[in-house]
Formats: sequence, structure tokens, C-alpha cells
Amino acid sequence: ENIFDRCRMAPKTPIKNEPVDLSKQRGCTPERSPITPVKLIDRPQPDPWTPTANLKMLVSAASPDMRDREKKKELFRPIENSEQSDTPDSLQYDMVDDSTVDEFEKQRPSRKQKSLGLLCQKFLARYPSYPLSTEKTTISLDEVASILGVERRRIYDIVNVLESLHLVSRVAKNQYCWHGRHNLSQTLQMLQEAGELQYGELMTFFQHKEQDLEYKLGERKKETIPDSQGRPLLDFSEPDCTSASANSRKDKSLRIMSQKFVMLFLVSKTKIVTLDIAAKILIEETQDTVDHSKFKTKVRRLYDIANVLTSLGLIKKVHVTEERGRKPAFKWIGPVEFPGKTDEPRRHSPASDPLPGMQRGARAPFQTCATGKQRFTRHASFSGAQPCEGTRRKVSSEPNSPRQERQDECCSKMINLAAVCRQKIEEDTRNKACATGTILNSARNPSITSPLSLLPVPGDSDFCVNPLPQAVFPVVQADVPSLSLPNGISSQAPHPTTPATSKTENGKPTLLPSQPFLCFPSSSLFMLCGGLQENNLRETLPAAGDVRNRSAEAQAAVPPGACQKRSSHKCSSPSAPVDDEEPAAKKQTVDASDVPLSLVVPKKPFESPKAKSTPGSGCTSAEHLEDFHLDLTSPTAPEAADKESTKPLDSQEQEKCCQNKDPDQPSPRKEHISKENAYQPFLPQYLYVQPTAGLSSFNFLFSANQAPGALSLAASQLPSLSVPCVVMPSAALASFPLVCSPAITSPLSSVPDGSFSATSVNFSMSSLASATPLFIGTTAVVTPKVSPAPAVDPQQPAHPAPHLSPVLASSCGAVKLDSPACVGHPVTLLKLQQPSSAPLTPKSIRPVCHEAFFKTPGSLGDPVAWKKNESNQTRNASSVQRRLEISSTSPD
DNA sequence: CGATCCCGCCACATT
DNA sequence: AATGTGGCGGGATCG
Repeated sequence: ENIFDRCRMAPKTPIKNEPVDLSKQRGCTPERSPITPVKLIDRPQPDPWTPTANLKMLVSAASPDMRDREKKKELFRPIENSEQSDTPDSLQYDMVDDSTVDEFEKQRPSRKQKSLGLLCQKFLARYPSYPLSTEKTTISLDEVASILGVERRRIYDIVNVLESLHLVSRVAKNQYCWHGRHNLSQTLQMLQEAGELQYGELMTFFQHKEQDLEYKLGERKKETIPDSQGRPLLDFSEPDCTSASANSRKDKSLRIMSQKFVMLFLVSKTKIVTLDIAAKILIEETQDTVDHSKFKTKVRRLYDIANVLTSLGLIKKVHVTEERGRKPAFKWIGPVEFPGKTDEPRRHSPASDPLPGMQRGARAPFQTCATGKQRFTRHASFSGAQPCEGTRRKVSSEPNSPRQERQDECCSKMINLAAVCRQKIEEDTRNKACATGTILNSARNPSITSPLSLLPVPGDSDFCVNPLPQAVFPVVQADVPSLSLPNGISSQAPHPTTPATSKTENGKPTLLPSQPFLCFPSSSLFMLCGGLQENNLRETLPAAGDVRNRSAEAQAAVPPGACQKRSSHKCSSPSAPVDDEEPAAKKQTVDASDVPLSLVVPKKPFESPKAKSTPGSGCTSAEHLEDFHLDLTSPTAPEAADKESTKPLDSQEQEKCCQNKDPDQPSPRKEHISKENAYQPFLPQYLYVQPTAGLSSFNFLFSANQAPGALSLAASQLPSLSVPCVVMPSAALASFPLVCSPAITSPLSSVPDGSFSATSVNFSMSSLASATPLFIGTTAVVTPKVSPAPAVDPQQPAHPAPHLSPVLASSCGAVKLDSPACVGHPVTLLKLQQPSSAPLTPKSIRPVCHEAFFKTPGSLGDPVAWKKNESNQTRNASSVQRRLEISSTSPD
């Protein structure tokens, strides 16, 4: 749009080639040729410019009309460009003239046209948000500067900020490497964690006191700031540690300032940071002497950074009216939570984001897992205090990338810290939650309202025991916030959801109208699924899409979600009859489930048969859980045992056992449990995938850790998925007591990857479609089936079988059989397969998931679907965000 | 008139 | 010394 666009634009656009050529031919080339290639780039401008400039001058001088024309011309530029490109020189020439004229008028391209933000957009437009890992895009500053028609200095401003977020990295003089947003979430997470440490208090302080803060700021700054000193906060994150040493002034400002600035947003509860506060905080050194000039300069710099961040779709400008009046401020509109890892992007580049997000998410978790057992262990300790959540988060939070080693360390620290923070948060939430389960939901996410059902996961007894009670709530909360939020919604989440009420709306509020959570007595399963929201999504596939997104984010590649919604619905009805005590509750959950919260509690269950039913309030649930634990200790479930026995370590794999609450199947669980217990070593860590709308009711929990078998996975990273995954559609839960996939421990472990992935895919698609609740057992393979397959049949023929592992099916069948309700709904067991390690990568996943769920921009076959998904998400998002997204996307 | 922030001088870093 | 980087702030624009 710049006036210059022609010249500049031309180059960019396909057309440019021709123009460029011409210019070269004319003479520029000769002159420039001697120079490095870089100049070549320049050429285009010069050539065109010169002639153009003259023309423009003439034109402008000649007639104002011309100018108008030119302006209009802008509108047509694209066309012109195309034409030009097509047309021969002569044509171009003419074109040029016209354009020249036009631009000429504009000649004075208003300041806006030259804004850093606009420039940044152009810059970003040149590179894919999520470049294929294979392709390495190098950026030549000179080249870009010439293409964009700006001085190199400006490019530095952009690149420096991008570098702070690791979107690019400097490889050599004048050369940068484009990474895209693949690691953005990770980077943000790190920043957030780092930010909590550095600015947590501060921000809290501010936000609470708000304006008063300023005064105190000075003080606070001193306190907190000290830490920051100059070292590049995150820079280390990158491999290039070495450079750090060299750092001199380099790491100094813009880069660091950018990171700090981002941290402030991430730490801020309101996600809104005013420029002046940011400047004050960032001045650090100056502290007391707030020397006005310095302050002013800082603000200027912040504008520079803000422009770039805005172009990235991470923040948007807003105004905060304080006592004194309105102050310029920026609101974070990027990903807020990084449960699994990432998130963020969706908005930015709608099309691309989804997949990437998924992938990332998936990846991260996996990696995490891979990394570690150690971590887990640690976590476990953590968890002791804080149940699942801590664990989960950690998992989610964990970094994925290759540079793991370094990161590991950092991460571990970060994680710990983060965990602490989270715990606090969770506690807070928990309290609230306790009051009313619904509250939690509402708090977190409106959409999430739906009840969450908790399934105790078989885990170590140790963990389970204490944690459970707490865990339950906390978990939920945690999940909600972190998970749901991350998706996008989360940030906004705060909307009061329609929590209980909403659930009730659904109509099925049974036991716990208000309470979102259900406790399942059934022992072994720990999955909880939040229902998807009523959001509407359910109805259509779109919902599924949402789900996916979330799930993706969540990491798991949980393709399946889509169908489930329906299933949930369906299920609900049937379920009602079916369930015993809980069913109703379940249903509620299901209904409510719209919002899917999934909690995973590492618990071990046991088998208390009835516990399931307990449901009532979340609190109660917790209690129940405990009980379960107890039960767990004594494994019962003979049936299950068989199958399960095969995979003893539930924990490792975490299989999922989904069982109906119904008494029928409890036993199996026991086995699992017992096994799990055996595994104590790991806590089961689950990754939970939020159910997105699409999945509607399902929440997936993946065990992060792997059992021995899982280990393999661990290495890979996908561990969570690969192993036994339990997916519970909330709906399904409602209707069904349990779904358990027995662990396939062995099988799973062995299997790792591909197969799984494939499977997952399948079922996700089809099965989901069916809508019936699905149970995914990690293993189908393992057991032959205790229960008769029949159950499967009842379910839905359609989906069915193929995907379902026989075992699962059988199990399901059994379950169903038991409960009439179940029968009504076919339950399908699916194995989740996750491509284990390798697959981790988004790519691998994509293919698998492909179409149905994820679409990458490139791969997208169905843009539409995508859109839908996004749209759904968008819905959740605040209007503001939405706008942003749109805007952001469009540009992309 | 305050908010923005372009522009480019010039110091420091690197080659 | 030449060139790459990028801090910095004057002052033009914008709203």
C-alpha cells in the first residue's frame, strides 16, 4: 500500500520479476552488478524509482488529478502488478508511469504508510508462520530492506524483536534464519515462567493497586529488578549460549526489552500493560531517577516493540482509563496458557495455526515425557502437594525442542517455579471451586461449563492418596485455566460460564447440577472429560474442529474428538437410564461438558465400585476419589484383571481404562490400578487434551509417563499418547460408567508409533463422527477381550470397528452390556495411537489426523473446516480478540 | 497537545 | 578502516 509499493511491491510480487529485470537491463545492473548480490535487490528500486520519480514529479506538478488517479490506482495495484508482470516492458513502462504518478502524489506517504507495524507485516508476510522444518529460510537484511524499500535500520528493529521471540535467529552478519512460530508457544511459556519470577510480584502488585503502583514501583523495581540485570533472559534458551558471552550491548536493549515486555503481559493477570508502567519497570537501572528523558526514550522503544508484537498478533493497542485519563496500553491477545506447550497461534494465522498448534502441542508434551522421567519424578513430588495439576502442567509446559538439554535444566527450574505459582493459583481456584464446582468452570471458561468428570487415573498410590481430593478440584481448575485458556478461550475464560446452570440447561443435571465434576468410583479410570460446551459446536462438525484445536494444543493428537459431541448427546440420553447413581451426574457432565475440562488425576483408583456414583459435588468427588484409592489398593475387578493384567502398569502407559461406572466393570480397573500402583514410579501423568468443541465432550488424558513399555515412547516424546490413552467422552462417561482401555502395556509399548497414530486417526474420524462416546484404550491389542465384543456392535456399527481395537471393543461391549444405557450408546473403544515419538512432530501427526481435524494451511484441504474451527474458537474469544484475529489473519 | 514513532546520527561491534 | 548493529532522541505526524 505504500506509495512505493509499486517499486517495492513489484519486486515482491511475482510481477516484480519483470520490473526488476527491466531495471536491471537498463543500467542499474551494470552499476550495481559489481556489488554484492544484495545490491541486486536494491536495483529494482533504483531503476524504477528514478524513472518513476521523475514521472511522478512531473505528474504531480502537472495535475492534482493525476494524484487522485494514482491514489485510486492503489486499489488496482494488484491488478496492475499482475498486468505488469504479464505485459512486456513497454506495458510495464506505462504502468510504471501511472503508478508512479499515483505514488507520486502520495509521495508523501503518510507516516502511517511507513510505520514500523506495517513494515513488519510486510516482512512477516514474506515468510510462512510455520515453515516446514525441512526448509530453512534465510533472511538477508539487505535484501529484505531493499525489497521492502526501507533502510536497513528499520529491519533491525523488526528482526530484533522477532529474535527475542525466537522467530528468527541470527546466523551471520546480515543473515538471519527464519524459524516461524513453531516455537513461539514454548518461548512464551519460558518468558512467562521467567516473568513470574521477575515480575510476578510486581505485576500483581500493580494490578491490584493499579495506579498506586507507580509510586511503589520504584521500590518494587529495585527489589525485583535486580535479578534481571542485563543478561538476556531468554536468550539462553536458544542454543547459542555462546553468543551470550559476547553479549555486550547487544543483548541489551531491544531484544531484552522485548522479552521483558512480553513477560509483563504474560505475568499480568489482566493481560493489559500500560506503556508507562512497562517503561518504568523496564527502566530498571534508572530506577529512582526516572529521568524523564530516559523514560521518554524507553517509551519510544516500547512503541517500536509494540508495533512488531502487534503485527505478530500478540498484542493490540488499547487504552486504559485511569484516574488521570486514558493511558496508552497494550493488551495481550496471544496465547495465554501454554499447557501443552503452545497455543497461541491460531489466531494469527488461522489456517496454519491449527495444525501447527496441534503439532506443537503434541510435540511438546511428548518431548517432555521423553525427557522425562526425571521430571516426572520431580513433579510427582510436587504433585504430592499438588496433584495432578502440577504434574500435568509441567508436562505440558515442558519444552519440546531439540535443545532439550539446556532447556531441561532451565525448564526444570522454570517448571518448578511455575508449578509453585500454579499451585497457588490452583489453590485459589480450588477454593472457589469447592464452593461450587460450577464456579470453577465458569471462572475458567464459559464454554467449559460442562461438568468435568474426574476419572481417577491409576497412578501411584502415593500420589493418589493425598492428592486426590485436592487433586480433583485443583486439577480441574488447573486444567481449565491452563488448558482451556491456552486455546484461546482460556484467556478470556473468565467469563462466567454457564456453569452449573448451563449444564443443567443441557438438561441433564442430575446429581450435581452445579458441580461440574463428577467422580467416578470406577476405579481405574481417571479421565475426566469436560463436556464440550454446548456451544453449539456439538451439533456440527465444526465443534469437532474446535475440539481438535484444543486437543491439538493440548497436544494430544486426539483426532477423534469431533464425533463425540454427538455421542455425548446421544449418550446422555441413554446414559441416564443406564447409570446408576452417577449416571445422572455424568450426564450432566456430559452436557455441561461442552466445556471440556478434563482433569486427570493421578490417582489410583481402585475400584470402588460405587465410588463412581458418588458424584456429587466436586468436593465430594474428591473424597470419593480417596475412597477409590483405597479401593484401588485392593484390586478387584477380576474381569479387567485379565486384560489389564496384561498391562500392569497402567500408570506407565496409562492406559485408559474407561469403564462405566457401573459396577460391572470395575474389576478390570482394579487390575489396572494395581498394576499402576506397581508402577508407582511414575505417576501417571496425563496429558490432557482439552476437548474442544468438536470433541465435544471428550477429554483426553494421556499419560505422560510411560511405563516401561511406554518408555520407548518417552524417549520419543509422545509417550503420553502412545501409551495407553484414555479418552473419555464426557458424554460417554455420562452414559457409560467406564471405559477402560486396558493397558496394553506391553503391546502398546511395543507398538509405538505408527500404528497407533494411524489408528488414532481413523477412529477419530469415523468414530467421532458417530458421535458415540468413545473409549479409547490404549491397548486394545492386549487383551483379547474379556468381555465380548458384542458391546461394540450395539454401539454403532458405523464407526466401529475398524478402528476400535478388538480389545477395547470387547471391553466396551462388556461395559455396555452391563449397563443398558450403555447399550443404547454404542461405545467404541479406540486405541489411541499416537505416533509415538517420531510422529511427534507435527508433520507426522498431521498426516494422520489430517483432514478431519487438522489442517495446515498448506495441507488444508478444507479450509472451511478450519474456518469453522476457528470460528468456534473465536466465539469463545472475546469479540476483541476475534477482531484481532480476523484482522491478523486476513493479512496473513 | 499528548500520543506516536519516523528518521537517521553516531557509537560500538565485528570483520 | 570498513562495515554491521543498533541505541537514541529530535522533531514530524497523528488524533
